[in-house]
Amino acid sequence: MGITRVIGRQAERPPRKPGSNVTMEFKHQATVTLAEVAEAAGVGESTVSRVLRNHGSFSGKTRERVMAAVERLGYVPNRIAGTLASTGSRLVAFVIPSLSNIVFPDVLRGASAVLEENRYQAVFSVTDYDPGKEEALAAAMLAWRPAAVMLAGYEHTEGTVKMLRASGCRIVELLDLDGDALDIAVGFSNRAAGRESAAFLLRRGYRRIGYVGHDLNRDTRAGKRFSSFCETLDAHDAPLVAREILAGASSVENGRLGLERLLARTTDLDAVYFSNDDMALGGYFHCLAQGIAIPSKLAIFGYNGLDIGRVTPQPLSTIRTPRVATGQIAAQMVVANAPPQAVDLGFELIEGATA
Amino acid sequence: MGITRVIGRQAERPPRKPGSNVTMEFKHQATVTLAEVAEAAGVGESTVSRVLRNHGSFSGKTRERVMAAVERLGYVPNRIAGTLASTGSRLVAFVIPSLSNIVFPDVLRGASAVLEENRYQAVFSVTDYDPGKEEALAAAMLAWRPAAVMLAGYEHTEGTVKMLRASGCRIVELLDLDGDALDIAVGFSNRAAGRESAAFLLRRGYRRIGYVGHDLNRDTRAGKRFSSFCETLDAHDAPLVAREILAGASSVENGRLGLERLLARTTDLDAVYFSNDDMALGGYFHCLAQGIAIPSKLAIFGYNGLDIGRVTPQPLSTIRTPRVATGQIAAQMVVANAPPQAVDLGFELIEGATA
DNA sequence: GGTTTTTTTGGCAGCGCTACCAATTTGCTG
DNA sequence: CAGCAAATTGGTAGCGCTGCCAAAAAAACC
Repeated sequence: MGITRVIGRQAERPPRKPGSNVTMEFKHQATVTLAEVAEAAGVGESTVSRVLRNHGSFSGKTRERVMAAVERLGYVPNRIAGTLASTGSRLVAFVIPSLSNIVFPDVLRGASAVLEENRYQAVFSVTDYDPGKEEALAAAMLAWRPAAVMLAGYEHTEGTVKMLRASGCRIVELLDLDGDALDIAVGFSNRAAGRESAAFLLRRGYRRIGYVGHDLNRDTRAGKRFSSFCETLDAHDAPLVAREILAGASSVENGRLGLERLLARTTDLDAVYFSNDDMALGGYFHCLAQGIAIPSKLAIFGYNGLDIGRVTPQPLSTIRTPRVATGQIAAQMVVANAPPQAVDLGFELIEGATA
Repeated sequence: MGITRVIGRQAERPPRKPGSNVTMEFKHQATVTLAEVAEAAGVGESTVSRVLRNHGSFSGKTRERVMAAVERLGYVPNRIAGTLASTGSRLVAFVIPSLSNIVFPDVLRGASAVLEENRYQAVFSVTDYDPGKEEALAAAMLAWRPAAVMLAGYEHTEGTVKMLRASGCRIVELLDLDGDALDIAVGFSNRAAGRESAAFLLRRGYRRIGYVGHDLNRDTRAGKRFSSFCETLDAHDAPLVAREILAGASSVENGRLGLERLLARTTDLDAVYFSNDDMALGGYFHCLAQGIAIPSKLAIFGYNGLDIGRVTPQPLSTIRTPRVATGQIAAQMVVANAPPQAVDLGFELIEGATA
């Protein structure tokens, strides 16, 4: 199983014919400016600007002449200059914890579609779930004077909050509603998700429940789910029996490993709650491999509602979160300059077949 | 299985206390400028600029005074203005086909880490595998005068190529080496991957081989793998027996569905090549669910080497591609302003247990 | 035809910063 | 302490565009 060979690496290609990149020494070769277009079209600069932005008034005749000149010279407007000259940019900054966790690409995907339609531009950076890094990256983002900054959740350093507040740009906190929004928040309640997950398992009659999770200090949303999950169990006199928390990010491998360890220590569990679907799939595979009957011998419950969980031989019992919609709504609110508010998109409990 | 309830959606929260967003009417409230910092520190503007960029010479004393003023006023440099004034920006533009296919988040992840270290900023947009959209989005990105534009593969419209060439910024083509690079290319050969996959299956003794894929016209890299896969089979007198190509993007669900359809039509296959691991996992799950023995009754081979494929009860036989490394190397080359070249990162064949 | 309106236009002052250059200060040497 | 080199510093002209205002042209009206 899994012996590996490195193949397919060929010799490096020779540098390409030099002709095409002699000018590459200089940053922006022969950049055509608006002034040149104006000159070529025989009109004033502001006229060109108006035509290109389709803003203000101008005759059809001049429009054609300007467009012809633009075409002929291959003019590409400089939005750096445009943004500086005008008020407010059309940049939206995303400061996200990770790109490995599919949650964030999903949010970006939803947002990006809306932003592109509205001629906004998305910029992003990745914090690795590190609040200090979030602060540094948020600062770097603000330097681009974005129209909005989108962040994950409510847990930010004091410095981050102060900086964002002072910036005057819109602040959007995503995927969490358990706390006070700085400005706009779009998502759902992780506490509610944890609670509903526990209630579901209890309803199904499971009483000896364990947990397999990843680093909760970093992923505070997973932490919120877990704590309200436990509270709900406690409230029903079926406290959590055992937990296994792995360092590092969530992954299928960690889920498998976590369940293996948990079962090695605790033999009489009847259900396990995982910090998310990646982890849960790992647990599911572990059971398949070990011949542990699901859900009769052990039930499995995840979080996120990934597509893959619907196609496994037994569909995964989980909670589906509106990740793409979160991105879409957030972007729409920024574009529309909506008033400060928290928007709850809710989530769905998928009963599946593993619990 | 899979009954679903919508829960967790609460009433919308009321707008927040107005005090904090009265100033929100104006775009950038009370923006502190470099001139104000200079004033406050009692030095010239250029001195502040030098200190902040740590460029040119200045005494330790002035450094302190400037930094104190920066701190006191909460100054955030305006990179829009900075970029306009200086030559060359520190923006890198990504024009990627998709965020659903984990390949691209992986590339972004690798690149983003390197770019952040070097104080570059990543901006992106998503083409949905549409060359026309790629052209439009590339044009939009060029308006930000990025230091480099990163694209997937070699297939671009004439207009895109012309525009990129004229822009004078670096052009990086990712994840494909089967063609001529415009400037820099980083990735591996998809043709080689298709060839090696076929060779592996033939070596293992499979002769009645089928294919399940997704829309190949859009994902040209998958198309290249498939065509060289078929060529290799032909060269060994074991031509492809059947194929099932699904419209739309690759997904686990489509993989399952594709294999189901393929097997309904063709009963005597001994192996199936999938367009990627997502599809292959779908096929794998189908076999698990249907009790089709793997690999004795049917072998499965994928592409990408996703982590999840290593944790399934039987590790997936596939080819692992260096996606994160592709992003890293690409970013490094841009940062270092490397000469035009094609860098082949190769790939690994993972024998796994499904073929 | 002469006005009054309305529509189109061009000029130009910045947006906030960097790059260049010249002026100033500091440090050394003999 | 003069005399010169080196290290610091400030002034200022743009970067390419937009926003404002006034001028010019076209349209509408009496």
